[in-house]
Amino acid sequence: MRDTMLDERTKRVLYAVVESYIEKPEPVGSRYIMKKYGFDVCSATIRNIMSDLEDAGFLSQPHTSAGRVPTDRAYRFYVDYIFHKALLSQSQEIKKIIESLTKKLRKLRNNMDSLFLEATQSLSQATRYLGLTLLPATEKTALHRVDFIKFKEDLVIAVVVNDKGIVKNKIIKAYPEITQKDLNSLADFVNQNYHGKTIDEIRVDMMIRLKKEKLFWDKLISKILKMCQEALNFSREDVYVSGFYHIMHLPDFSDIEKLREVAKTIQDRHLLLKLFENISEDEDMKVIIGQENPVEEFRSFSIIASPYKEKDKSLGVIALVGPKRMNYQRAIMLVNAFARSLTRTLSD
Amino acid sequence: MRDTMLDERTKRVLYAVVESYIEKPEPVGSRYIMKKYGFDVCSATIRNIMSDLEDAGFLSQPHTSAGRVPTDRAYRFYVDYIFHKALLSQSQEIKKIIESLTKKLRKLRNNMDSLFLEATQSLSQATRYLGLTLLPATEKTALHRVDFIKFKEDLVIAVVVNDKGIVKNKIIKAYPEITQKDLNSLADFVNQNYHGKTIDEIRVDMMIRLKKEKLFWDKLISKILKMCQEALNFSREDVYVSGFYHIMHLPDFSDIEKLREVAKTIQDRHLLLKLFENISEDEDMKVIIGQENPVEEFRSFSIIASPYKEKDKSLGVIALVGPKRMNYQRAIMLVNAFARSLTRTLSD
DNA sequence: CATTAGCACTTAAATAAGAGGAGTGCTAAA
DNA sequence: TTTAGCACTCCTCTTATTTAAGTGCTAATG
Repeated sequence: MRDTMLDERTKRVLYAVVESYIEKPEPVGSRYIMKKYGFDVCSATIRNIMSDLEDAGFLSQPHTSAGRVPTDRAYRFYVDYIFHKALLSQSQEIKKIIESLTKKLRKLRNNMDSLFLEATQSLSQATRYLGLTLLPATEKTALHRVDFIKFKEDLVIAVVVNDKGIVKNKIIKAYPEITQKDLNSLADFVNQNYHGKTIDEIRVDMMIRLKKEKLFWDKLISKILKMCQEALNFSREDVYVSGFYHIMHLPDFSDIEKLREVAKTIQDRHLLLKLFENISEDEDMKVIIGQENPVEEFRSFSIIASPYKEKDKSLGVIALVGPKRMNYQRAIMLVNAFARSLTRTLSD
Repeated sequence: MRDTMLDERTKRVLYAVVESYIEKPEPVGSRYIMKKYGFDVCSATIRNIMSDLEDAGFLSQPHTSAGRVPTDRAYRFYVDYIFHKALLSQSQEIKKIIESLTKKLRKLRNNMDSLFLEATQSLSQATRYLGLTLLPATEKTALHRVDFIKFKEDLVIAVVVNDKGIVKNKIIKAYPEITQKDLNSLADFVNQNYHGKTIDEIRVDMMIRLKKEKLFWDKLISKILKMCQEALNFSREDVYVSGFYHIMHLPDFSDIEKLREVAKTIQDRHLLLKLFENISEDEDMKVIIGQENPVEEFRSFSIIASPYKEKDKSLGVIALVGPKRMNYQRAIMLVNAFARSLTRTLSD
């Protein structure tokens, strides 16, 4: 049964159950709903509706004589229902948080690492959930400058500074005969020709240009080219995480096992990045609920994520991980506001 | 009462109680001790001894009619007792672990970040406790090369590569009139004069030299000097942490509050560094038990730490955080072996 | 005088039984 | 279709009882 198949009253009941359960993590009864939400029907009617909702997979019962608990499907319905309203509204409290954040970010705008760290920490602080930020991919950002530094006999350290002031480095094997002077020339060449281009563009263009000029067939150049390509091949790997201790004492996780899985995932950059794979940077804000998440370790949680941009170019994602039973309204408002604040700071 | 005041038999009992409690986290009774450790006296005698040990602050009772539990003082006695033996002995299992570790480290010896990460993770993996590694302080390592990169109007990014191949960068305010060319000259100057010196030495020497040559009074030079000093002023900040999820399901922390404190501490670089302040890098291996730890958040834990070196110069510390009720014998052996493996890898 | 046997005493933990209560599902009537 | 009414289910809380582990004390022992 699709949401759209539910009649208006049924939807109201479903909404009420989810909201109640979010407020207090206890199975919700028919009488409670009736009174609290002022339904003009008796509890038995609500009971029938709830029974229908259970058949349709929106609610479940811990045991026969207990109230009902929302399933992931119910949360999905709930979130779809409040989503647009949440995106548009903004409470006084949140305005204050964002004002203070924007001020802080503005001050850090020359130090990207601190800036993203601050955003992650503030988000976690404001929500008491787990904050995550995926940093801009180095290959997508514009080159400010590159340096190649000879290190020991056969190693070269490539230091890349992008237009955000983020410094990345990579150690690569090189040929012992290359001198620091050669490396300087190479760096000069790259800097002069490619300043302002993205790393991706550079790698492509470099290949094309050298092919065209037939330099490709020169063995030495070919070697250097290969090295250069490798030096500029960064794998995306930077994610900031903050606030694990906040989600540690949510009643939802009194069973420690789910928390352990998260702790393990946080530790494992690989898994963490996998989490972001499913959040396209081009889409707008996204809410992933429980089982919807392809990353197994996060199936007990919900994730709210939004890309942040520079002008119109998407750079990365800021996200929130909390219990499925989270305050979606507030969380959506906050993640949205945080992404916009980041975008504003990065755009001017 | 000092340990030395205890007679031989009393010591044996104390040792037995601690060992038993480490094996199984349940209050230890007199009869159990008597039978398991083959004492040739009756349980009442053991009982008397245990009562004495309680008066002396080595044991405590959860309630009147329960067995005894070791206090921090008892753990201290126990660790002092086994310490030297543990340092010297080495099981077959540990030999294997270390062999495999050393192989891995050797492969990573050109990439310090990965090397220390690997060591931290392996330590945590081998012990199922929390692994920590304090990285070499930038100021104590020798300069390989420095670059100054102009970024936007009034910023300079200083990129420092040390002799370990670790790249650090720092964004500092500069004077708009400084050109990239000026910065190149400055970098050349530093590189030519100070290659191989430690950052600390450089900062001191720079000051002395400029004073001597009266250049100190030249306003421009003075400005640049100030900038350079700032650029080379790195605060120590790199700690690797691994394996929080391991300590999450120890029976010792079924009460989640203690774990939360650790989670918070891990998140907070500041606190984490404070932890290492009390572990001198010049001393040898150190065991810190519970209340002995100046960092409040770790008072429910024990820490085993050992410096690792390059030749004879101490570079940093590798440490293990586990429950007070940890397998000290094995943990001490492992931390010691890990530190030695690191030292060996870094020294040749 | 240290050690022991013996026993009363303490306490937590496990078990059982019962009361209370929230909430359901069903039926028959409105 | 909705409602009132009621039997029924199952959890939770309380209280009591038992069990078992282990102590502390006392008086006897070598």
